[in-house]
Amino acid sequence: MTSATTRPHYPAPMVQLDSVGSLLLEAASDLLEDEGPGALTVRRIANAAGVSTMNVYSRFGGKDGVVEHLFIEGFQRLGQAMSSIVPTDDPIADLASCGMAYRQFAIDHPTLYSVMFDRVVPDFQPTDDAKLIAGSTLGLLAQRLERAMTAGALRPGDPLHTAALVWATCHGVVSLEQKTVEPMAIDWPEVYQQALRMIIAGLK
Amino acid sequence: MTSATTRPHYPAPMVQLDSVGSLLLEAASDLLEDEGPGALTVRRIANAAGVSTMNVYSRFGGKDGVVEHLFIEGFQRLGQAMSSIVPTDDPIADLASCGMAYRQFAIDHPTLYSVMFDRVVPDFQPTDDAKLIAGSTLGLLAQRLERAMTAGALRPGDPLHTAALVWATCHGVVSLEQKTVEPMAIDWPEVYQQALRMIIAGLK
DNA sequence: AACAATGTCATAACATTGTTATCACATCGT
DNA sequence: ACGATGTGATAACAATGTTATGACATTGTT
Repeated sequence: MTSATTRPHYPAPMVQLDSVGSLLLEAASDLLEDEGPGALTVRRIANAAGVSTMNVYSRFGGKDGVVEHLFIEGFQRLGQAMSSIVPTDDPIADLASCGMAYRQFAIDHPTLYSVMFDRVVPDFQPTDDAKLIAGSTLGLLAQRLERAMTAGALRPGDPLHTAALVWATCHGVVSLEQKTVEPMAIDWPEVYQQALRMIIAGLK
Repeated sequence: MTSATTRPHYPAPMVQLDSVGSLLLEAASDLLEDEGPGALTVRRIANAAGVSTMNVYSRFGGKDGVVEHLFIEGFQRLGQAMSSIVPTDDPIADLASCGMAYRQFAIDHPTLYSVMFDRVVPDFQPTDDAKLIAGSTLGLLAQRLERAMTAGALRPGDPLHTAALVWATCHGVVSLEQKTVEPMAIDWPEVYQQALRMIIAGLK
């Protein structure tokens, strides 16, 4: 019909975001942060954004589409947090700084972290695209490790494999810390630093 | 008909389990294992057990009560799996065996593991009692570490703190492995063994 | 310029969830 | 033997994700 003479009418499936889409995402992000994953309902998201529920479906294909955007946004922000550690002449110290930034991200955004790493939204499974973005964040860490290896600060090895090892260690402590309750008198910051130290020492 | 002249009417609030309670738990466990957490609905659990939905509320106080029982059962089974590693004269090897048993448990019961460590059921929060049981499982690991310390195989230190460190390491790798997708070509068994080795080496 | 066609969105309907209320009926105490 | 108690199956209720409906604006044609 040779339409699209003036406005595209949001033909983008869900990749490009218009203002309503941004509003919805922002509302969802606020709800998630303020009240937890249980508050992430289609109606509440739409109400908070001041639009009708249909917009969630026309723009994101449903609730899972919104969650996937939050999922991706989380990994992008995590990647930014790690990229903000500017390399110094001490790759080992840089690695430790990265580790601390990782934990700080989890502490600052616990509900977002749970969307990224726990299965906190029923039946939500990130698409392959989203997983690729998550994987690219792992790649950032791998690059940093590779630099440390070539600089001689770390024993040579497969960077991706090593990155998975470091990531898993950080994630394990953070994850348990977020789920553990009060009666457990465990100094999690100390556990985290110790874990980080041991893994890095083991890679030297 | 004067049916059910023999049945005892299940007056137990929710601590002691009668046959209907066990049926419900078994049905819930099967549903969880076969179809994942999304299949854990009150109606499906009751139908699978062949009783009405009200039994879930009279015996467990609601869906969360059933989930809590699964949560506790999971930690008890995990504790049994670790206790089944009989100590030898090599505490380090015993620790490694415990670590392998941990991963095997997570692989054999992935959905149960996600109930224990992911927030996979919306709004479910384990009670303090349940958290104590989970903590006692951590205590089992701490005891083993303490023995290794007194035997001189590990450097002395706070056993609970060290147990948290080891647990977090194992959990981190297992957790990431369960969530990562195919395109990521990572040899998780190898990552797991390496993480285990490094942590134990760091504790010597 | 007027009118049909298309597409977008707000409203409402639908199926399913957890939970609570209703009510028949079996069991127990007197 | 008979009322009181309490248990449990059925049905009702609020809230969820999703889909259908219908009004309305925009567009393309005559």
